[in-house]
Amino acid sequence: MKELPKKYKHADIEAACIKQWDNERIYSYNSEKNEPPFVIDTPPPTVSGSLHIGHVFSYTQTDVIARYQRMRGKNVCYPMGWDDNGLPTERRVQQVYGISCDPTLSYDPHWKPAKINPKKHKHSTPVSRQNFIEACLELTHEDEKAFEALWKNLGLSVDWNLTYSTISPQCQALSQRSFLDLQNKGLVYSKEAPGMWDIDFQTAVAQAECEDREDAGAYHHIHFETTEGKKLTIATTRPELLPACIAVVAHPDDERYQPLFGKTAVTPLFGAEVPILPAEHADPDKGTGILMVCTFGDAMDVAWWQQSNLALKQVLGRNGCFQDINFEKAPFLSNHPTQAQDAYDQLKGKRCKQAKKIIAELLAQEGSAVSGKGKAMPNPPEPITHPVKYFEKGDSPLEFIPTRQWYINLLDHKETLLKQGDKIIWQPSFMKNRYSNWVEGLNQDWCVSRQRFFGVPFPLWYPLDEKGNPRHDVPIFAKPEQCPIDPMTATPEGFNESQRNQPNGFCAEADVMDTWATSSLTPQIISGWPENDEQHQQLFPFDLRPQSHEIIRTWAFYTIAKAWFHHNDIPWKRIAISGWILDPDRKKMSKSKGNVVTPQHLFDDYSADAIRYWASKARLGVDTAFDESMFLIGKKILTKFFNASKFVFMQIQDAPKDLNESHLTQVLDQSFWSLVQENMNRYHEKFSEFDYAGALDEIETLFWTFCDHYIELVKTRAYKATDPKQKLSAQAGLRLTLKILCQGFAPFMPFLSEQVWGSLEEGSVHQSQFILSRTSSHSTEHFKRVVEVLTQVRTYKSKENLSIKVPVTATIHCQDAHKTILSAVLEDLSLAGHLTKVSFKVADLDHIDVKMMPVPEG
RNA sequence: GGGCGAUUAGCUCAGCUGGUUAGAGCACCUGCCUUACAAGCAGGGGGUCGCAAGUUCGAAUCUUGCAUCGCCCACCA
Repeated sequence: MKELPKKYKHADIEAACIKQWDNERIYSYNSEKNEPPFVIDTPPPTVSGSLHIGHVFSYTQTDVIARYQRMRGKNVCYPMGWDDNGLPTERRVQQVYGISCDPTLSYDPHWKPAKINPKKHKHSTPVSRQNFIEACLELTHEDEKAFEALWKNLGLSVDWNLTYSTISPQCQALSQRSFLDLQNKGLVYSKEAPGMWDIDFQTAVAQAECEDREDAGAYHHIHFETTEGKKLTIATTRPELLPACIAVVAHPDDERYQPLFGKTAVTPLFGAEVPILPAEHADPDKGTGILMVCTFGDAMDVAWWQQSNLALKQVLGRNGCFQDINFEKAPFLSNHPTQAQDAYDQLKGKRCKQAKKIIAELLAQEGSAVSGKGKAMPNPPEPITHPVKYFEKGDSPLEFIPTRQWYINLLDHKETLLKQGDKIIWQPSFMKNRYSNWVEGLNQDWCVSRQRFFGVPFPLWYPLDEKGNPRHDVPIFAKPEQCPIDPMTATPEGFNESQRNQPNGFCAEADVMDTWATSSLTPQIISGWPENDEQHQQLFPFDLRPQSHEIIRTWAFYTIAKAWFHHNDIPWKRIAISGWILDPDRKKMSKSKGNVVTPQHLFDDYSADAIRYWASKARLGVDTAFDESMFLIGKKILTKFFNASKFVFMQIQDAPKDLNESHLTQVLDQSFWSLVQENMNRYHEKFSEFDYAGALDEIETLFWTFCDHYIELVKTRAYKATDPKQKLSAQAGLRLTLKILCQGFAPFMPFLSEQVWGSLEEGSVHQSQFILSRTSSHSTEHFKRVVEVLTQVRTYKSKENLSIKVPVTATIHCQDAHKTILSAVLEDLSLAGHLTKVSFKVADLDHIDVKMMPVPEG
């Protein structure tokens, strides 16, 4: 056992604890143990930069639960993962090293990534795919070391032997085997179709990764004419897509346009003849009620095109620029190819924003109308703001561009996935609505392919026909036992490497999987599926998934979907949704807003325990504004706990070490001990509902009662009493309660609790077990009555401006029953110097009334 | 447009399976160097629980409507 230091210095305590916990492997999970497991599906933080106070907040809440469960005798399996595959990492690597990936380059084994100054370094250096991946690995490795150090400083009770990284060979193998399993079950398919496409990253994105942003736009009112010369005016926000117009539609019930249905309209500038058709989705009240359908202006265009059998007029390239088109060679694009080419050449190579401006100018020119008389757009565009779809990590609006992608079938399983959500306990329960809402609103299957580099490759190839074109209809899948496999370097069975990219040979699928395709398997990464089926059966479904609410539609949803597809089971029994940290202006903290608070200086100034105290005060799902004064409160309580502990040690230093409940012979000590039990029972009740904040309230209340009242009442007896029984009883009360407080505080303030515990007992408090449902035959009444009198004595002294130590005489008016209780214990008050010469008067009162006066001098 | 949450003391938040004078911390005021702690301790002031109806013997708590703030989803010509 170690003595407490003279002063509370959190840095010393933390350093010592981190070392001790590491050395003694206090938090290791042992699959051989018989205790019931408690398995946590820890969120793997995205490794792209640094952690901020919001991470500290939510991870603390999980750790508090983990520590509690461990002290309840559970075999806690608490891993840590790093989500290092995917776009955020690529983007950061591009910025930090000033490079970009050019897959056509060959590997340079001598190249080493070097950090650059982004202000001086304007152009990025292209490197090969393998060099790029190596740069990603190097940077993420560096970040992960920093993350681990921070988590250890925070005191997360993670088993660091259970660390994974989503780009590791093991995770890649799992991710690929998951894909092959889904393929085997008929749940995946590839399809060439218009899908959401980010023109900057040049990759497909999934529905879950899109967000709407309010953007400035403008209605352009453009005159079309029918082949019979009748005019009609359409309204559009995307005039640049005029060359891609395939039809004009209006609502079938719209009487204004009913006569036009079946007729043919001619587009201005491009002279394309397009049908005028009825369409349910046209809103008569919006714009002019009649609109052009393009390939593709929005999701509605896509849906309508798919059922229309009309030709595709793809004008936008994958880079978001108007691609080269020869109107002579594509007669369906225009009936007046020369005129169309003239107009189109001005758009060629431009992005939508510029093209929009150019086409608006062209349409506003005299003679731009179809008939050649007047302007096709006589009025200037009418500015509006409207929601536009973006990739959540992107900077340009998404386009719908036809590409071949791999999909996982979700739409056929919506009902089942909804039901799976019902089987999970959501905390707080209203968060389940977010999930149900999302599942009900799903309108696309999960697009899992990404045209990127730092990710898990698809384990497949395509045979090439005699012309060297890939046969996408008959992909060659790798065998599960071959995973992890990179089809860019591995050769499919039945071929040899010389046939790569040759006619009648094969080619690799170059895409990588969506990062969520791997992240959605975090439970399986830990459980060891599919290799370690025994462990998987033991751990699955997990006990707890902690996460934040903005990724319910991605991480939670995909994890639930995969667990259903692979195991017909839920991934975890409970999901705990943490709130957000808001800045003092109540705005969400995020890197893009630049209002992020990094935690290290807070650790130095206030201690890890103080930060944890602050995080533990917030209930699940409740957003919390960042307020530095809260850390000060934590620090104050820690100092108080340290001082109180030191004082208790002074009081009990001459007592035997084996003090136990049988030494509690005095009525006040017995009564207080009962109060401790009542408090702890509530503490455990709260924790059993994962209400750690409520549990903290309980232990804190107990702590303050202990300091303000119990210690005050027994300290004199503990060191002055002549009767050894009386003295031992006080000492036992102090020691036993301090132990309970150490345990009760341990999940929240693990460092100081460990330090204090180390002065009382052998071993770590974090491996100690709570003793539940202690029952006490003693009433708490005695203690409560004494506190009542004590408070009145203090009030009296305060009002009379008397020092606390001035003794007073008191006459106590109370019921006879209370008199019996009080007289048995008032000695404590007298001993503590609060009262002398107590006399009683029996009165018919429902409370205790104390009349006091100072002891006359002399 | 659909859904969810919040609204309680100057501030941050508990309380909400209906039940005595609505709680805590911070801030504020008064006093106290008391043999753990002055970064401390004791005491005190401060709230018609967002608004309006309803159910009830009784509503911060349940129902309905409204307002304000925030979030999720949908719409996207």
